[in-house]
Amino acid sequence: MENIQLSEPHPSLTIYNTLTKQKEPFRTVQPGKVGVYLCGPTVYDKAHIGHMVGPVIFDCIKRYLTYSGYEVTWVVNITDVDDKLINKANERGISMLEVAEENIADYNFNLAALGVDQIDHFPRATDCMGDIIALVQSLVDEQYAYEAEGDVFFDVTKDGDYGKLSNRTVEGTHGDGGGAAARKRNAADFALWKSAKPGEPSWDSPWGKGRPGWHIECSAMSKKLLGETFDIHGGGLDLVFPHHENEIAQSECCHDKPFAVYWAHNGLLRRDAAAGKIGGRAERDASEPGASAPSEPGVSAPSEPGASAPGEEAVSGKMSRSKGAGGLAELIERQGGERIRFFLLRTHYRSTVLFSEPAIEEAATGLETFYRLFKRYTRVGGGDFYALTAPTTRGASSLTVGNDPALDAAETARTKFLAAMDDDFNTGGAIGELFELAKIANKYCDDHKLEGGAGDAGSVATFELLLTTIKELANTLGLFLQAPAETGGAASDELLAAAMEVVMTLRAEARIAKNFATADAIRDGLKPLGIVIEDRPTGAEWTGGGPDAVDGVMQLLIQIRADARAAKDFATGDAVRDRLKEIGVTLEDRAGGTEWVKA
RNA sequence: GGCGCCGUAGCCAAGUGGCUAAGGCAUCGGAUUGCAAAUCCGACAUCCCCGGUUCGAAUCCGGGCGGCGCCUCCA
Repeated sequence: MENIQLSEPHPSLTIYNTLTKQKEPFRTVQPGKVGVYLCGPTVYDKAHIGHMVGPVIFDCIKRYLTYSGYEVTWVVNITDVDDKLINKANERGISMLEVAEENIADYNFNLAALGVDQIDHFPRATDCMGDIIALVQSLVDEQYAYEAEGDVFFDVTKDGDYGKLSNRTVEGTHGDGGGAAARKRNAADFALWKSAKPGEPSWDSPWGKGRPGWHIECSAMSKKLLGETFDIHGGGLDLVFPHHENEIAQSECCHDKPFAVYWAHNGLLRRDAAAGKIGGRAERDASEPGASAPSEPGVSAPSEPGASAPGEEAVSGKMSRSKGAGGLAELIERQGGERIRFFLLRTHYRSTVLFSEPAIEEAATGLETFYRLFKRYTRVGGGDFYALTAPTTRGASSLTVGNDPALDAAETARTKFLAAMDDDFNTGGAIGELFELAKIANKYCDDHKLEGGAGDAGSVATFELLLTTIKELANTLGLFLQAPAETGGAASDELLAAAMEVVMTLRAEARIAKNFATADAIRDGLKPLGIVIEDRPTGAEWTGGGPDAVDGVMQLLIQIRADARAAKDFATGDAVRDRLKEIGVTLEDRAGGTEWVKA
């Protein structure tokens, strides 16, 4: 096989290569340019969260490489021809294309919500038939593949390197050959082209009507968009064999050149320690009868907290089959994309991640630290964190070392952040440094009493520099690019109702106490928000109020509390705060006023 | 059976030969606050077990135990 001359290594960046099973200095096929190919989804169903791991980490990889001065082209393929798509189309009485379109739309929505916007090309198998057929033909011509009754198979015995990625031998792959076994020369041979059964979608080819095998599309698309040898090929760890092994076999036999230089595989998501990967066999087979009768009501019965509820377990397997495959859009609706992205990036991309919604919420608690700091920045200087201009390329630090201990500390954290990212994109370690920077900024703000307009211009500028550094680094992770979307309409309606209940209770109490000034102030205060109060013999009722009214109601409550506190009526003031807490809203008193936060 | 990965505090998680083992969540002290919230300061780890290599090991090697993946569609 022809040897490829790679560029000089990057001075500090290393990347783990599944092919060599070690971290390697980063070199490129073409100086300054990087071609990245990530195996995307087979769009026969809605995406689940496991489908987002690769896109999120590769989105970071592209951002970080770009930041490091490379020109990156990133391709994610869409498999829109496949048995499962055909089956789904038949079940639902619609075309394969319609199934694909629906799920591609879902996939794109999910990517956008998680901030994955760096993908340059989104090739679909059905748009690349000419390239696929040409590649298969070339393999047949070179005797690496053979035709059998309209099918075309790759002959693994013709590839001396077969198995090098997944570290196996042709003998070691003891598959049964699948349904097409009879036509294969060797059980490990795999289909490049599948003949069409009656009624199936098909394309004309030199071997008759048919469609491509799964693996060949990636070889064809990567060649078309990135060339015969490109830099980084990614995908889930579960794709190493047979998918990526077969891609290598096809492409390297066809071109007599290395296919991809680095193979980067992300770890898989699991529901809990004892479960398989999300969307994995255990979940798919959950409808099998006699699936599981967990835990004998036995002697030792350790009674672990989570180990109980076997009945629920048995049901949840089934649920995940019908609901679990989809549900990502709903999860995003509940949690918000940035929290999910943050959750995924806390762990190194090659690790297994135990996914659960409480785990996302725990991670999100940490995210709030940053959001609060950004609000604090606004209070200090009136600026918007998201509008700050931060460096987009990796250069000398803008932190002027030596002027202030805070800047020195920030410079140290920045250096550690970059070192972590240089070390095989260690986003978890990098995020730790982001927290360090947040602490430095908060402390600086405390020490220099910047809130309440007491800070001198120089201190405010230093504070801003600290925030700019957070933005510079976080943006390479695709975090804090824009303010997180507000909670959805339904959620804000609920919040409005809950807040109004607090208001109405307060007002009723004021009226009982003959404190009509307060009661009337509440009613007058609500009017501009479009909320009308009517006192009836059975009690007061309220109507109106749109999504924008929530903040107004909160402001009113904050005002009521402020008035009560000014009048030393701490009972009322505390009652407001405590009742809001019951509906998940916390009040935060600061130099510049009180703010409300929905948990 | 074959090929791999993993086991760090109550939980999550960096670190993979050498300063006090990052960081987050939770908890407990302190500063601050009318009381809170937020913020800051502080507390909180015999690095799964046993052996070996080494001046020195969470980190390397060997052996256990436990968990997971792939070998069949999969991110």
